Amino acid sequence: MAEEKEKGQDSCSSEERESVKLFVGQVPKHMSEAELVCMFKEVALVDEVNVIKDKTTRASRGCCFVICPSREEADKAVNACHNKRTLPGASSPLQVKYADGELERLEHKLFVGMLPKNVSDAEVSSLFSIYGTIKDLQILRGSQQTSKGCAFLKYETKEQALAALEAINGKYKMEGSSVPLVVKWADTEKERQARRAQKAQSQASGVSNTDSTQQPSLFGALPMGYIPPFNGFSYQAPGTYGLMQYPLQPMQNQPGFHNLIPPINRGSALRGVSHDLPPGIAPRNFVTMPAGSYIGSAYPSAPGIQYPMAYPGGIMSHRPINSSRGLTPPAITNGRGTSPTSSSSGIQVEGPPGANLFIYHIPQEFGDQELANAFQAFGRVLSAKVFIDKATGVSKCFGFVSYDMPAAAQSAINMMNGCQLGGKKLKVQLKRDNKHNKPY
DNA sequence: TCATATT
Repeated sequence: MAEEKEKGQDSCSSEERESVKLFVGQVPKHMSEAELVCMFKEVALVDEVNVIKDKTTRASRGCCFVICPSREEADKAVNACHNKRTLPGASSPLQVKYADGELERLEHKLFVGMLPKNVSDAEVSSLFSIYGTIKDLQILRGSQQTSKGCAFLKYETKEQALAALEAINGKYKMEGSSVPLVVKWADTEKERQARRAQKAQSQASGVSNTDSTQQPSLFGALPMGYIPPFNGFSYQAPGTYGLMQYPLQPMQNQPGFHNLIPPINRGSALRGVSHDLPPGIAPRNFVTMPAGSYIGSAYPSAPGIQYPMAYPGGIMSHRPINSSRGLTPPAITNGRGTSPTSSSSGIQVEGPPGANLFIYHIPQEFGDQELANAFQAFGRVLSAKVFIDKATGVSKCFGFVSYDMPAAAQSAINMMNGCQLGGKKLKVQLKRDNKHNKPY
């Protein structure tokens, strides 16, 4: 590791030996790392394979990371495998892509903030060209082609990007501007998604910012964790007051700061930002949480939900739906006092053939537990899962329920299919089975 | 609209 870094200093381009991590999905859970190495070595150079395992059970989660020695080799693996072949036991073809953050890391992409509204491409480009070759420059513009005050920029190499970052961030004012530019590593896709989800949640939680368009402000466009220079104490900007800040534990505050810096050589960028802050205000000393995370927060009850009278057996229990988007851990009350379902243990259990249901048009506010409750009148529910959009935290309105016997599933179909719940009619069908009909 | 999972 350390030696690799040393080498990076003295030779010109680090491109060639930069290793690349791939994420691979649809990996049968029984496959070992050795078997996977073998398989991928047929198509590309591979340094290492790591199966991703459940933290507690150590069982494979059906996916792995593959480390390739270069981008070229990684691309070979992607091209040869992604969506190209289905491993025995998998339900769909292998998914092979760059792991989260890899692409951004490889692109040496920077975010530039605090640009003047009337800045031109040429101005930005000539400033940043001092530090290296710009591969791509994109100034974000609004309707009247006026700049939104920020830009994304890619350099040829990490060293160039880092040089620009360190030289310009917080230090350089563009002509006619009273504040210095902000330069940091661009967010990864994942960080962007996290921010989107956070925004969606703060809006959904009813802490109303009645008009979020009124103050689009820089903050909408700024990277997560960014604190504007020179006013670190008052950055609760309009548009963010659905969010609360909590100090972290003291232990995490002080000297161990570097522990909080994401891997992969982003350290100096973060430190660069923090230098500009008033003493004692380090960006990572705060964690931002949706206001709804408070226990006992009062959510408006979801409108328009009606449970039909024909509903079998007191299904929903008396418990009001517990927070809107699963922010609060479900307080599990199983209406019939049956033994715990696996949905509460987190492991997905599939029932015997013919005992598994696919359900569509599930009301948006239903979580796993509400789904289980709604279907428990027909038999022992082994598991119930509602699918949630990772980016928004919102239900995708479909899910699965598994029983221990086909008869239970059948009677659930009879009773629940077409049943009006919320605005729409439930669609309740047997789950498709990808398993046993595989061609030899 | 059929189990998509990022150590």
